Amino acid sequence: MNTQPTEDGITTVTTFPFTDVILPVPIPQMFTYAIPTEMQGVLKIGARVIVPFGNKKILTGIVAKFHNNPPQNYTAKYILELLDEYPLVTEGQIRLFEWMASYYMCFVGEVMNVAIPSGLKISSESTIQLKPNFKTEGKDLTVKELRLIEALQEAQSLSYNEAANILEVKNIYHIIKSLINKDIVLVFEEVKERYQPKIVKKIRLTQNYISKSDLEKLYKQLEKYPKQLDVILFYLRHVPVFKDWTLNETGLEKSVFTEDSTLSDSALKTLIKNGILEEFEVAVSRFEEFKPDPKAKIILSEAQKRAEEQIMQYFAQGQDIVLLHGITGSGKTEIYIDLAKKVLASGSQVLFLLPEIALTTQIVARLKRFFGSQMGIYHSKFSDNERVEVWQGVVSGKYNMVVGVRSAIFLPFDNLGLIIVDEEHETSYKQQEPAPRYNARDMAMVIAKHQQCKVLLGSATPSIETYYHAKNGRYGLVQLKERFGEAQLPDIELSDLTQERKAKTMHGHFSDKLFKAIKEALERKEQVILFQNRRGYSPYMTCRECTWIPKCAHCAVSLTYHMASQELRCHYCGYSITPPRKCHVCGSTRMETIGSGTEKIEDDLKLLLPEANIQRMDLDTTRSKNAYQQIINDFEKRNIDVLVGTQMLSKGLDFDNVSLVGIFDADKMINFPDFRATERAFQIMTQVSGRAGRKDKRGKVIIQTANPTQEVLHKIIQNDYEGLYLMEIEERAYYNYPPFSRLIKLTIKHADKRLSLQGGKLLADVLSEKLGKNRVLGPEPPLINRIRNKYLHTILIKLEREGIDLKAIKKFIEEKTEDIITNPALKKIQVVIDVDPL
DNA sequence: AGCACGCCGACT
DNA sequence: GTCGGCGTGCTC
Repeated sequence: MNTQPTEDGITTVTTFPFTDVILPVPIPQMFTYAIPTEMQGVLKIGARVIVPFGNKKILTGIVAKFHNNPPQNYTAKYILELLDEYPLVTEGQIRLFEWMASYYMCFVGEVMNVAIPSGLKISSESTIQLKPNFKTEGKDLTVKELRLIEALQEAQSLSYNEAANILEVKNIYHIIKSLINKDIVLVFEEVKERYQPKIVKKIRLTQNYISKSDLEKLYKQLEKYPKQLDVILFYLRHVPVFKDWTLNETGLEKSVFTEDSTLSDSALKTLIKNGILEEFEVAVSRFEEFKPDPKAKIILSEAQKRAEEQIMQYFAQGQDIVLLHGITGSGKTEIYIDLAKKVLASGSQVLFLLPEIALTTQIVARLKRFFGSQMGIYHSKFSDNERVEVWQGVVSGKYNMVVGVRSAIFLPFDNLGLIIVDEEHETSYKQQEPAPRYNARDMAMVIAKHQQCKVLLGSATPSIETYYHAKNGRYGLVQLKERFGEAQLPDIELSDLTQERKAKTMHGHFSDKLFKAIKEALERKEQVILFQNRRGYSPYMTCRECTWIPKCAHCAVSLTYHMASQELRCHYCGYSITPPRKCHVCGSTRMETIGSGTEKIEDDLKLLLPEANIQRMDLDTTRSKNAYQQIINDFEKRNIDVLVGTQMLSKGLDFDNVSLVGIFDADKMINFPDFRATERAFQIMTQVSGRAGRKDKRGKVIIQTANPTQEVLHKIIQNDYEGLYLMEIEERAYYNYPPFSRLIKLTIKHADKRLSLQGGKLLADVLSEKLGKNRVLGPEPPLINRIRNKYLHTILIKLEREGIDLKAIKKFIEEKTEDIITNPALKKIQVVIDVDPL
């Protein structure tokens, strides 16, 4: 036997007859397959395999376990195909998948589904096609059947879903079945395309023309054909074959020829036809090769050096997690880069996590200068092919370092030395939909434990939980309290809206104080950022006569008015209507918009300052691929005077000419009904304020508020994170919120409001029976109690951090949830489980 | 999640 | 009658 048990007893190479495979389906168990003899000893844990599933489907699975136990109630099917001789998933990752499934209360298949780029998952889909030489004569065909035949004649083949969409029916099976019986269509399994390498067409000289004498002969030969000679000379200029004939091997990209308009395409074609040049194809990386810039140097300030030394000291002492609390502009990134370099030099891998909005070209370009193309980039805007290449690059060792968003934690590292989690407090590290609802920051720490690597959490405004753990010694704590260089913290002032409204000095949504400051900044040729954390023109429309408000047809929210697109749109489900001219209740035409979003701020300011160049940056203006970068470029080039935006502009951006930041609607953020609202308000306002003033100029921030006495505002002004923390932690302790407890949120969804409540009550009852009433809160309708036509109720489970069997409790919750879901009286009720909700 | 099957009301 | 909606069960 050639089995090789590893230290934990799991066997990597085997002659076992059975294997348990993870499949990307939402079903609790793994699936047992029989291993065909030719795969014995070859199949490894973590390898992808193709297996039959269900009636005729095929799916990609991952080999998770080997064993000797023949299934009791069924005969195992055989694995169809082995995709990887060398596993694309590490054994450690499989354990991680299982850990995640259990911790976040979901199925391993769901973890696999989000972890693996879909380019690495092959699956089949039932597809229908017309039978060759099918006959319709003498057959009774329904209208729908005829329509489907017509559609098939046009499209060749259709998936069940496509067919159902075309016919506008929910149930396509009857129709298909009937057509099969009538001998008109056939069903086959179409395997969905997998990863396609990028192919580049290249040109080179054929074997006959690479020696010097051959070339001279060629010149002569082409004397009469100047166009062809041009092409050859062009090639030789780029590829000096006469100096080194081996250069010919790699040739020159065909596009280089075709893009040069002085060259004749037909001459190139003739040369190929005559066997002088040849065309060939190579698979290339989708990522440009990038050499580190030798001039890129990190010069740390004294404060930064001290911070880095402290971090390394913690690590050396066995403290594996350190929080770097550095105020905005203190130069945390330099410390990250320096540490990453050290870790890479020691031969280990580095993972650098950033929230989505911070992973901008600004920071990527900067990192590239230091790390070149040994650094991979993993971003949600990347195509699936690109993701596959990063994945493969990590397996092959091409990438020792990856900068990426949340999902980069799934990359198959096997030798991580350091994980950096920048902007540790960011909520975008938490996945909301679909399951697993994991937090990448927390997962980083779990991965680190598995791989004995270090974690550096960084933030100017750490989450209360993280700071608590750092203060209590669970994590190391390093403070960086001065700004880098001569830069000063901005001067933050409040502008009292109540007072200005009374004095009637407001200019629409702009206080006189803010308006004057904007004008002055523009006169000094400085730039301004205005922050309004709400997109659209105004959050709702209303009738002045009867106060009717247009609401979403599917959700319990008012519709947001978007002026540019002239529609009222739901920000939860996307439903939209054209703004009504008349009130639907009283018929009055006095419809008006209330409140302001980015669009209105932009619009109002354009009226107030017609000569200023104002641009907006939010989800609506950055939807297209390059729009975001375009706006940033324009702003950097100072083609834009005022940038109005949502939190999108609060992170990862450095501008050196912004002297003023204005913040709207601070009160909305502070008073949002959530126990983390104060923390969030502090974080976001501090982050946005950090955009003001760089280098020698001290920036100014003006926060508009109707209530300037609110304590959190003064913490922001004084940049007093510690004060905020003390304020918040006391409240958390009093109400037993995290970090003093663990939360699990259950959301019950049902189209029937009564059943939603009933299911919630039932579930809360059985849960509190065992867990106790003080641990189970709800069910309660959330702030927005209907989304996409489903009524929601939430149950919040509060568990203490110590002295409980968390696993057993989760299992109990899972069981009871399952009971509710399968309860026939509750008719397909849904329950979403969110562990550590944000 | 798909996919298949089978039951049942409401239409030509 | 049978078309199409809907509920239910299974996947190694």
